[in-house]
Amino acid sequence: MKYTEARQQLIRTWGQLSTHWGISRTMGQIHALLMVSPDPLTSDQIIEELKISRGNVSMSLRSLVEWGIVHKTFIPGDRKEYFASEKDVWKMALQIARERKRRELDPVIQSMQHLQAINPETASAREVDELNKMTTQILDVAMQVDKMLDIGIRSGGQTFVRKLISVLR
Amino acid sequence: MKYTEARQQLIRTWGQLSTHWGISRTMGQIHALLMVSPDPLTSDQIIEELKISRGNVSMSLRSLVEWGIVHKTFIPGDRKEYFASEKDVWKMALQIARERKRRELDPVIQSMQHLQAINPETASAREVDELNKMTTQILDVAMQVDKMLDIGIRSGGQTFVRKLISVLR
DNA sequence: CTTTTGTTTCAATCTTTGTTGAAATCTTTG
DNA sequence: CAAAGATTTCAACAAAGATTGAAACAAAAG
Repeated sequence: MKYTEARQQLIRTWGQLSTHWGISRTMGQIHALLMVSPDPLTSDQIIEELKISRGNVSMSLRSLVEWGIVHKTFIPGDRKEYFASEKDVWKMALQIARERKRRELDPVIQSMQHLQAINPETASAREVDELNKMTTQILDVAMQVDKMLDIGIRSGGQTFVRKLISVLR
Repeated sequence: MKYTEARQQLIRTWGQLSTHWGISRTMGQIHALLMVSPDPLTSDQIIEELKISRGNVSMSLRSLVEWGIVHKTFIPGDRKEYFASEKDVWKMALQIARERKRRELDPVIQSMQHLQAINPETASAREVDELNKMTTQILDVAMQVDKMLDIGIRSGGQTFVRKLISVLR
Protein backbone atom coordinates (compact mmCIF):
# COMPACT_ATOMS: atom_id res chain seq x y z
CA MET A 1 0.00 0.00 0.00
CA LYS A 2 1.27 3.45 -0.89
CA TYR A 3 2.05 6.01 1.77
CA THR A 4 -0.39 8.60 0.45
CA GLU A 5 -3.24 6.11 0.26
CA ALA A 6 -2.56 4.88 3.76
CA ARG A 7 -2.45 8.38 5.14
CA GLN A 8 -5.69 9.25 3.42
CA GLN A 9 -7.37 6.21 4.83
CA LEU A 10 -6.23 7.06 8.31
CA ILE A 11 -7.61 10.56 7.92
CA ARG A 12 -10.90 9.22 6.61
CA THR A 13 -11.26 6.65 9.36
CA TRP A 14 -10.43 9.13 12.08
CA GLY A 15 -12.81 11.73 10.67
CA GLN A 16 -15.53 9.12 10.56
CA LEU A 17 -14.89 8.00 14.11
CA SER A 18 -14.81 11.54 15.44
CA THR A 19 -18.42 12.17 14.45
CA HIS A 20 -19.42 9.52 16.99
CA TRP A 21 -17.68 11.55 19.64
CA GLY A 22 -19.24 14.97 19.45
CA ILE A 23 -16.40 16.18 17.27
CA SER A 24 -17.02 17.25 13.69
CA ARG A 25 -15.62 15.26 10.82
CA THR A 26 -13.33 18.12 9.86
CA MET A 27 -11.88 18.40 13.34
CA GLY A 28 -11.17 14.69 13.28
CA GLN A 29 -9.45 14.94 9.92
CA ILE A 30 -7.30 17.85 10.97
CA HIS A 31 -6.38 15.98 14.08
CA ALA A 32 -5.45 12.87 12.11
CA LEU A 33 -3.33 14.93 9.76
CA LEU A 34 -1.45 16.49 12.65
CA MET A 35 -0.98 13.12 14.29
CA VAL A 36 0.83 11.64 11.32
CA SER A 37 2.87 14.71 10.42
CA PRO A 38 6.44 14.42 11.63
CA ASP A 39 6.55 18.21 11.96
CA PRO A 40 4.07 20.86 13.06
CA LEU A 41 1.90 22.35 10.32
CA THR A 42 0.57 25.80 9.52
CA SER A 43 -3.08 26.44 8.72
CA ASP A 44 -2.11 26.93 5.09
CA GLN A 45 -0.69 23.46 4.87
CA ILE A 46 -3.87 22.05 6.39
CA ILE A 47 -6.06 24.02 3.98
CA GLU A 48 -3.99 22.75 1.09
CA GLU A 49 -3.99 19.16 2.24
CA LEU A 50 -7.64 18.78 3.22
CA LYS A 51 -9.23 21.34 0.89
CA ILE A 52 -11.21 23.14 3.56
CA SER A 53 -11.76 26.82 4.17
CA ARG A 54 -9.48 29.03 6.19
CA GLY A 55 -12.30 29.88 8.60
CA ASN A 56 -13.10 26.27 9.25
CA VAL A 57 -9.47 25.43 9.91
CA SER A 58 -9.15 28.33 12.32
CA MET A 59 -12.23 27.31 14.30
CA SER A 60 -11.44 23.62 14.29
CA LEU A 61 -7.92 24.22 15.52
CA ARG A 62 -9.18 26.40 18.32
CA SER A 63 -11.58 23.69 19.35
CA LEU A 64 -8.87 21.01 19.23
CA VAL A 65 -6.68 23.20 21.41
CA GLU A 66 -9.60 23.56 23.84
CA TRP A 67 -9.90 19.80 23.98
CA GLY A 68 -6.25 19.81 24.95
CA ILE A 69 -5.07 17.40 22.26
CA VAL A 70 -3.42 19.89 19.91
CA HIS A 71 -1.09 22.74 20.74
CA LYS A 72 0.39 25.76 19.06
CA THR A 73 4.09 25.96 18.56
CA PHE A 74 6.29 28.58 17.04
CA ILE A 75 9.28 28.19 14.84
CA PRO A 76 12.05 30.72 15.53
CA GLY A 77 12.26 33.36 12.87
CA ASP A 78 8.88 32.43 11.41
CA ARG A 79 5.88 34.59 11.87
CA LYS A 80 3.29 31.89 11.32
CA GLU A 81 1.66 29.75 13.97
CA TYR A 82 2.35 26.04 13.78
CA PHE A 83 0.16 23.30 15.20
CA ALA A 84 1.09 19.87 16.47
CA SER A 85 -0.91 17.02 17.95
CA GLU A 86 -0.22 15.10 21.09
CA LYS A 87 1.50 11.97 19.78
CA ASP A 88 0.99 9.61 22.68
CA VAL A 89 -2.32 7.97 21.94
CA TRP A 90 -2.86 6.92 25.55
CA LYS A 91 -2.39 10.46 26.74
CA MET A 92 -4.77 11.59 24.04
CA ALA A 93 -7.42 9.08 25.03
CA LEU A 94 -7.20 10.12 28.66
CA GLN A 95 -7.33 13.79 27.80
CA ILE A 96 -10.49 13.15 25.80
CA ALA A 97 -11.92 11.10 28.65
CA ARG A 98 -11.14 13.91 31.07
CA GLU A 99 -12.93 16.45 28.90
CA ARG A 100 -15.94 14.26 28.34
CA LYS A 101 -16.20 13.56 32.02
CA ARG A 102 -16.30 17.28 32.63
CA ARG A 103 -18.80 18.00 29.87
CA GLU A 104 -21.11 15.01 30.21
CA LEU A 105 -20.71 13.07 33.42
CA ASP A 106 -20.43 15.95 35.87
CA PRO A 107 -23.74 17.54 34.79
CA VAL A 108 -25.52 14.20 35.16
CA ILE A 109 -24.19 13.74 38.66
CA GLN A 110 -25.33 17.22 39.55
CA SER A 111 -28.77 16.66 38.10
CA MET A 112 -29.28 13.33 39.86
CA GLN A 113 -28.26 14.82 43.15
CA HIS A 114 -31.02 17.39 42.79
CA LEU A 115 -33.49 14.62 42.15
CA GLN A 116 -32.70 12.83 45.36
CA ALA A 117 -35.36 14.78 47.25
CA ILE A 118 -38.80 13.93 45.87
CA ASN A 119 -41.83 14.67 47.95
CA PRO A 120 -43.49 11.25 48.37
CA GLU A 121 -46.92 12.86 48.73
CA THR A 122 -46.95 13.92 45.10
CA ALA A 123 -47.49 10.59 43.39
CA SER A 124 -48.21 6.94 44.10
CA ALA A 125 -45.66 5.08 46.17
CA ARG A 126 -44.79 2.80 43.26
CA GLU A 127 -44.05 5.68 40.95
CA VAL A 128 -41.99 7.61 43.46
CA ASP A 129 -40.18 4.46 44.37
CA GLU A 130 -39.32 3.57 40.80
CA LEU A 131 -38.05 7.05 40.07
CA ASN A 132 -35.92 7.03 43.20
CA LYS A 133 -34.49 3.67 42.34
CA MET A 134 -33.43 4.95 38.91
CA THR A 135 -31.88 8.21 40.04
CA THR A 136 -30.00 6.45 42.79
CA GLN A 137 -28.68 3.85 40.38
CA ILE A 138 -27.68 6.40 37.79
CA LEU A 139 -25.92 8.46 40.41
CA ASP A 140 -24.14 5.38 41.64
CA VAL A 141 -22.93 4.40 38.16
CA ALA A 142 -21.92 7.94 37.31
CA MET A 143 -19.92 8.32 40.50
CA GLN A 144 -18.15 5.01 40.07
CA VAL A 145 -17.24 5.81 36.49
CA ASP A 146 -16.09 9.21 37.63
CA LYS A 147 -13.87 7.66 40.24
CA MET A 148 -12.49 5.22 37.71
CA LEU A 149 -11.60 8.00 35.31
CA ASP A 150 -9.92 9.95 38.07
CA ILE A 151 -7.75 6.98 38.84
CA GLY A 152 -7.03 6.48 35.16
CA ILE A 153 -6.12 10.09 34.67
CA ARG A 154 -3.84 10.12 37.65
CA SER A 155 -1.97 6.94 36.80
CA GLY A 156 -1.56 7.62 33.06
CA GLY A 157 -3.24 5.58 30.38
CA GLN A 158 -0.93 2.80 29.46
CA THR A 159 -0.06 1.83 33.00
CA PHE A 160 -3.69 2.09 34.00
CA VAL A 161 -5.20 -0.16 31.41
CA ARG A 162 -2.35 -2.68 31.38
CA LYS A 163 -2.57 -3.08 35.12
CA LEU A 164 -6.29 -3.31 34.96
CA ILE A 165 -6.31 -6.00 32.33
CA SER A 166 -3.63 -8.07 34.04
CA VAL A 167 -5.54 -7.93 37.31
CA LEU A 168 -8.91 -8.86 35.89
CA ARG A 169 -7.97 -11.45 33.34
CA MET B 1 -39.63 18.67 44.70
CA LYS B 2 -42.75 17.31 43.08
CA TYR B 3 -42.78 13.92 41.41
CA THR B 4 -43.83 15.25 38.01
CA GLU B 5 -41.12 17.91 37.99
CA ALA B 6 -38.49 15.41 39.00
CA ARG B 7 -39.55 12.99 36.34
CA GLN B 8 -39.50 15.69 33.71
CA GLN B 9 -36.04 16.74 34.74
CA LEU B 10 -34.78 13.19 34.51
CA ILE B 11 -36.24 12.90 31.02
CA ARG B 12 -34.70 16.19 29.98
CA THR B 13 -31.27 15.33 31.37
CA TRP B 14 -31.26 11.90 29.81
CA GLY B 15 -32.40 13.27 26.44
CA GLN B 16 -29.64 15.84 26.61
CA LEU B 17 -27.01 13.25 27.50
CA SER B 18 -28.12 10.89 24.78
CA THR B 19 -27.25 13.36 22.03
CA HIS B 20 -23.61 13.04 23.07
CA TRP B 21 -23.86 9.33 22.45
CA GLY B 22 -25.05 9.04 18.88
CA ILE B 23 -28.62 8.61 20.08
CA SER B 24 -31.25 11.18 19.23
CA ARG B 25 -32.79 13.34 21.94
CA THR B 26 -36.15 11.68 21.42
CA MET B 27 -34.73 8.19 21.83
CA GLY B 28 -33.14 9.28 25.07
CA GLN B 29 -36.37 10.74 26.34
CA ILE B 30 -38.37 7.66 25.49
CA HIS B 31 -35.77 5.56 27.18
CA ALA B 32 -35.85 7.71 30.32
CA LEU B 33 -39.63 7.51 30.41
CA LEU B 34 -39.53 3.73 30.20
CA MET B 35 -36.85 3.56 32.86
CA VAL B 36 -38.94 5.33 35.45
CA SER B 37 -42.25 3.71 34.59
CA PRO B 38 -43.14 0.95 37.03
CA ASP B 39 -45.05 -0.80 34.25
CA PRO B 40 -44.48 -1.26 30.51
CA LEU B 41 -45.99 1.38 28.24
CA THR B 42 -47.68 1.38 24.87
CA SER B 43 -46.67 3.72 22.08
CA ASP B 44 -49.85 5.70 22.70
CA GLN B 45 -48.85 6.42 26.25
CA ILE B 46 -45.44 7.57 25.07
CA ILE B 47 -46.96 9.81 22.39
CA GLU B 48 -49.25 11.32 24.99
CA GLU B 49 -46.55 11.84 27.56
CA LEU B 50 -43.80 13.26 25.35
CA LYS B 51 -45.91 14.87 22.61
CA ILE B 52 -44.11 13.28 19.72
CA SER B 53 -45.39 11.71 16.54
CA ARG B 54 -46.43 8.12 16.18
CA GLY B 55 -43.86 7.53 13.46
CA ASN B 56 -41.06 8.86 15.56
CA VAL B 57 -42.06 6.71 18.51
CA SER B 58 -42.20 3.63 16.33
CA MET B 59 -38.75 4.23 14.86
CA SER B 60 -37.17 5.23 18.14
CA LEU B 61 -38.50 2.15 19.88
CA ARG B 62 -37.18 -0.07 17.15
CA SER B 63 -33.79 1.52 17.49
CA LEU B 64 -33.81 1.16 21.28
CA VAL B 65 -34.69 -2.50 20.88
CA GLU B 66 -31.78 -2.86 18.43
CA TRP B 67 -29.46 -1.34 21.02
CA GLY B 68 -30.71 -4.05 23.33
CA ILE B 69 -31.80 -1.78 26.17
CA VAL B 70 -35.57 -1.89 25.63
CA HIS B 71 -37.76 -4.89 24.97
CA LYS B 72 -41.26 -5.60 23.84
CA THR B 73 -43.62 -7.35 26.17
CA PHE B 74 -47.18 -8.42 25.78
CA ILE B 75 -49.98 -8.30 28.25
CA PRO B 76 -52.33 -11.29 28.07
CA GLY B 77 -55.66 -10.44 26.50
CA ASP B 78 -54.34 -7.12 25.15
CA ARG B 79 -53.64 -6.67 21.51
CA LYS B 80 -51.20 -3.80 21.92
CA GLU B 81 -47.45 -4.03 22.18
CA TYR B 82 -45.92 -2.85 25.43
CA PHE B 83 -42.37 -1.67 25.92
CA ALA B 84 -40.14 -1.80 28.97
CA SER B 85 -36.58 -0.70 29.63
CA GLU B 86 -33.80 -2.66 31.19
CA LYS B 87 -33.85 -1.44 34.80
CA ASP B 88 -30.39 -2.40 35.93
CA VAL B 89 -28.27 0.62 35.02
CA TRP B 90 -25.03 -1.35 35.09
CA LYS B 91 -26.39 -3.88 32.65
CA MET B 92 -27.59 -1.01 30.52
CA ALA B 93 -24.21 0.70 30.53
CA LEU B 94 -22.48 -2.52 29.53
CA GLN B 95 -24.98 -3.24 26.81
CA ILE B 96 -24.35 0.22 25.40
CA ALA B 97 -20.60 -0.31 25.68
CA ARG B 98 -20.92 -3.61 23.87
CA GLU B 99 -22.84 -2.04 21.02
CA ARG B 100 -20.48 0.90 20.69
CA LYS B 101 -17.52 -1.42 20.67
CA ARG B 102 -19.10 -3.27 17.80
CA ARG B 103 -20.06 -0.15 15.87
CA GLU B 104 -17.03 2.03 16.50
CA LEU B 105 -14.04 0.20 17.87
CA ASP B 106 -14.14 -2.89 15.68
CA PRO B 107 -14.05 -0.90 12.41
CA VAL B 108 -11.07 1.11 13.67
CA ILE B 109 -9.18 -2.04 14.53
CA GLN B 110 -9.91 -3.44 11.11
CA SER B 111 -8.83 -0.25 9.39
CA MET B 112 -5.57 0.01 11.34
CA GLN B 113 -4.72 -3.58 10.57
CA HIS B 114 -4.97 -2.79 6.87
CA LEU B 115 -2.62 0.12 7.34
CA GLN B 116 0.09 -2.01 8.86
CA ALA B 117 1.63 -2.71 5.46
CA ILE B 118 2.94 0.50 3.96
CA ASN B 119 5.47 0.33 1.18
CA PRO B 120 8.47 2.24 2.57
CA GLU B 121 9.59 3.22 -0.93
CA THR B 122 6.63 5.54 -1.37
CA ALA B 123 7.62 8.38 0.95
CA SER B 124 10.44 9.65 3.09
CA ALA B 125 11.52 7.43 5.95
CA ARG B 126 10.41 10.00 8.52
CA GLU B 127 6.91 10.21 7.09
CA VAL B 128 6.46 6.47 6.79
CA ASP B 129 7.86 6.01 10.23
CA GLU B 130 5.54 8.55 11.81
CA LEU B 131 2.49 7.06 10.16
CA ASN B 132 3.48 3.58 11.26
CA LYS B 133 4.04 4.74 14.80
CA MET B 134 0.53 6.21 14.91
CA THR B 135 -1.33 3.28 13.39
CA THR B 136 0.50 0.89 15.67
CA GLN B 137 -0.33 2.94 18.72
CA ILE B 138 -3.96 3.35 17.75
CA LEU B 139 -4.26 -0.36 17.13
CA ASP B 140 -2.66 -1.04 20.48
CA VAL B 141 -5.03 1.24 22.36
CA ALA B 142 -8.06 -0.04 20.49
CA MET B 143 -7.16 -3.66 21.21
CA GLN B 144 -6.53 -3.03 24.87
CA VAL B 145 -9.81 -1.18 25.27
CA ASP B 146 -11.49 -3.97 23.39
CA LYS B 147 -10.04 -6.53 25.76
CA MET B 148 -11.09 -4.47 28.75
CA LEU B 149 -14.66 -4.24 27.51
CA ASP B 150 -14.75 -7.97 26.91
CA ILE B 151 -13.71 -8.58 30.47
CA GLY B 152 -16.25 -6.05 31.70
CA ILE B 153 -19.01 -7.58 29.66
CA ARG B 154 -18.22 -11.05 30.87
CA SER B 155 -18.00 -10.20 34.54
CA GLY B 156 -21.04 -7.90 34.68
CA GLY B 157 -20.84 -4.19 35.31
CA GLN B 158 -21.11 -3.70 39.00
CA THR B 159 -18.67 -6.41 39.96
CA PHE B 160 -16.30 -5.30 37.25
CA VAL B 161 -16.03 -1.65 38.16
CA ARG B 162 -16.10 -2.21 41.92
CA LYS B 163 -13.29 -4.70 41.68
CA LEU B 164 -11.38 -2.44 39.39
CA ILE B 165 -11.62 0.56 41.66
CA SER B 166 -10.70 -1.37 44.77
CA VAL B 167 -7.64 -2.80 43.04
CA LEU B 168 -6.36 0.45 41.64
CA ARG B 169 -7.08 2.81 44.44
C1' DC C 1 -63.98 -11.67 3.76
C1' DT C 2 -64.49 -7.14 5.77
C1' DT C 3 -63.85 -4.14 9.43
C1' DT C 4 -61.40 -2.50 13.15
C1' DT C 5 -57.30 -1.72 15.59
C1' DG C 6 -52.53 -1.30 15.80
C1' DT C 7 -47.87 -0.74 13.59
C1' DT C 8 -44.47 0.55 10.11
C1' DT C 9 -42.68 3.08 6.34
C1' DC C 10 -41.07 6.99 3.97
C1' DA C 11 -41.24 11.42 1.29
C1' DA C 12 -41.62 15.99 2.71
C1' DT C 13 -40.39 19.26 6.09
C1' DC C 14 -38.19 21.26 9.87
C1' DT C 15 -34.15 21.78 12.92
C1' DT C 16 -29.67 21.53 14.02
C1' DT C 17 -25.01 21.52 12.93
C1' DG C 18 -21.08 22.41 9.99
C1' DT C 19 -18.83 25.23 6.39
C1' DT C 20 -17.57 29.11 3.60
C1' DG C 21 -15.58 33.47 2.37
C1' DA C 22 -14.98 38.01 2.88
C1' DA C 23 -14.53 41.77 6.21
C1' DA C 24 -12.56 42.93 10.58
C1' DT C 25 -8.92 42.44 13.73
C1' DC C 26 -4.52 41.68 15.31
C1' DT C 27 0.78 41.40 14.58
C1' DT C 28 5.05 42.10 12.71
C1' DT C 29 8.28 44.63 10.08
C1' DG C 30 10.42 48.20 7.36
C1' DC D 1 3.07 54.57 11.87
C1' DA D 2 1.85 52.52 7.35
C1' DA D 3 1.87 48.37 4.83
C1' DA D 4 1.90 43.55 4.50
C1' DG D 5 1.09 39.25 6.52
C1' DA D 6 -1.51 36.29 9.43
C1' DT D 7 -5.54 35.07 12.03
C1' DT D 8 -10.29 35.36 13.71
C1' DT D 9 -15.06 36.31 13.43
C1' DC D 10 -19.57 35.86 11.76
C1' DA D 11 -23.63 36.27 8.62
C1' DA D 12 -25.13 33.63 4.87
C1' DC D 13 -25.36 29.16 2.99
C1' DA D 14 -25.14 24.01 2.71
C1' DA D 15 -25.42 19.51 4.50
C1' DA D 16 -26.85 16.24 7.76
C1' DG D 17 -29.98 14.59 10.94
C1' DA D 18 -34.45 14.39 13.21
C1' DT D 19 -39.45 14.59 12.98
C1' DT D 20 -43.97 14.50 11.13
C1' DG D 21 -48.13 12.69 9.19
C1' DA D 22 -50.50 10.25 6.11
C1' DA D 23 -50.65 6.12 3.37
C1' DA D 24 -49.51 1.27 3.31
C1' DC D 25 -49.32 -2.75 5.76
C1' DA D 26 -50.42 -6.45 9.28
C1' DA D 27 -53.14 -8.85 12.64
C1' DA D 28 -57.17 -9.99 15.06
C1' DA D 29 -62.25 -9.93 15.54
C1' DG D 30 -66.61 -10.23 13.98
